[in-house]
Amino acid sequence: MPISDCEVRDPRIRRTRQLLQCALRTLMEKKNFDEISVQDITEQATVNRATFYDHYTDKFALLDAMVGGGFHKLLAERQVAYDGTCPSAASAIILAACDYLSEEFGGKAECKRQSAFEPLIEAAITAAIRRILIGGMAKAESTTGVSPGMIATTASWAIYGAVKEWVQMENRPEAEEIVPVILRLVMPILAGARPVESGELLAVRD
Amino acid sequence: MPISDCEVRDPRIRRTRQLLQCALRTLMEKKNFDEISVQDITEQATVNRATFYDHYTDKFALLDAMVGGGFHKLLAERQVAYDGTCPSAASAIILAACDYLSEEFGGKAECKRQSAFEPLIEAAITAAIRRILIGGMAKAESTTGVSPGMIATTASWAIYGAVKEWVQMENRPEAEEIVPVILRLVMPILAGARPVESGELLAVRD
DNA sequence: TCCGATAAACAACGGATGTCGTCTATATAA
DNA sequence: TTATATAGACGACATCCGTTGTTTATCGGA
Repeated sequence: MPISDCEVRDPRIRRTRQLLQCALRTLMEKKNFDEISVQDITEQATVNRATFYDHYTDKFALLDAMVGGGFHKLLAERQVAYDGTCPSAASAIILAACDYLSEEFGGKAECKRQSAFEPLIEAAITAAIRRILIGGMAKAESTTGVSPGMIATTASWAIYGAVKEWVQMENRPEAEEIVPVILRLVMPILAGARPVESGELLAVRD
Repeated sequence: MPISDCEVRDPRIRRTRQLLQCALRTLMEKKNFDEISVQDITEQATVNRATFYDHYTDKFALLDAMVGGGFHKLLAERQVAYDGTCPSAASAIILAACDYLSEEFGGKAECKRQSAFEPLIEAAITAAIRRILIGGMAKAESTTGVSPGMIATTASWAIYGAVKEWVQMENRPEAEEIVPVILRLVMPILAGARPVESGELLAVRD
């Protein structure tokens, strides 16, 4: 039965999990993820195969544990925060997403068939962004009825989509060049709190 | 070797694929997708297991074939189009996404662990929306340097994220109520072509 | 109507998966 | 230091996977 990762005291557990994660990292430098079996991982880690299942339900769970906190950690390292007044903090978030996504699987040929962990990265990024935005928006008071959750979610997915589009461009520009572009597209969502300007074209279903 | 699905003449092939898809649909009404094995599918379909692999690489490919065009088809049925001037057409897209997503796996307890095909639905929806938006934007001329691809992608992901947020709400309002809210958040992206208003707060990395 | 092409059925394989029970090694608390 | 709890090692198991080769049935054209 997989045990929660938060605050594991027993050094045996941490040792084993570290070995498994390290093994997967090593193997992924050579092989594609879905060419790697649990056997391969446990052999590389010098851990019994059955032991693997004491910690993770399958190799996807292992990958999730490895990659899940990655983006969140990057944000923490850069001390990225969002104060709800939408300044350059949003830029920092977008830039972090660019850096993370491009490093994680924008590299080169190794992005052949990442179908396995693209959803994981996606979930990690959108969730992390959403958390930050929600935290920031709690401070600044909303001026419309749109819920902060809706705004934060919409913005986080918009950012992810934009960054992904950028990563997949061939001959893509530098991250620093694309960040302002994305920012311009996304800012209005965050300002979604702002009342609609009169004269704005808002089509509504009759 | 999986053969393309487009224009299959041989009735034997169509028969088998129809049986497999029908079988999967039937099984998914009772079981979770990742509790269903290829064996289960072929037994339910009264098709030999080896034959399955003549048509699909794995069960994900089968699901993909089933669900892939679903949203696109829905849009076609409703004759949804986007003319680039962002009127109520955008509402129709969002509403379609709401209806599709809520029906597909917003149902009830059956959304336990849809981890398997959520990425598929996601890809199908964002791709379909992106296509429509790009088509519409080709007509209306852009007034900024932001590429139509970037705008369309960002908007499509924003819409998907917003709709997903809505689907996951407990006691969620009617789709008709949420569409204008989402529309308000998303419209500025589509109008991303529009030059920035002076006085607009745009934070840029120094 | 017949004939070549090909899809499906079927059996069988090597390998991976996920689970279980038993035994040993290690950690932590008294 | 000792005792108890628990993680890991190990072997075994039924199951599923993906593939291959052979035989039979069906399709579409001549």
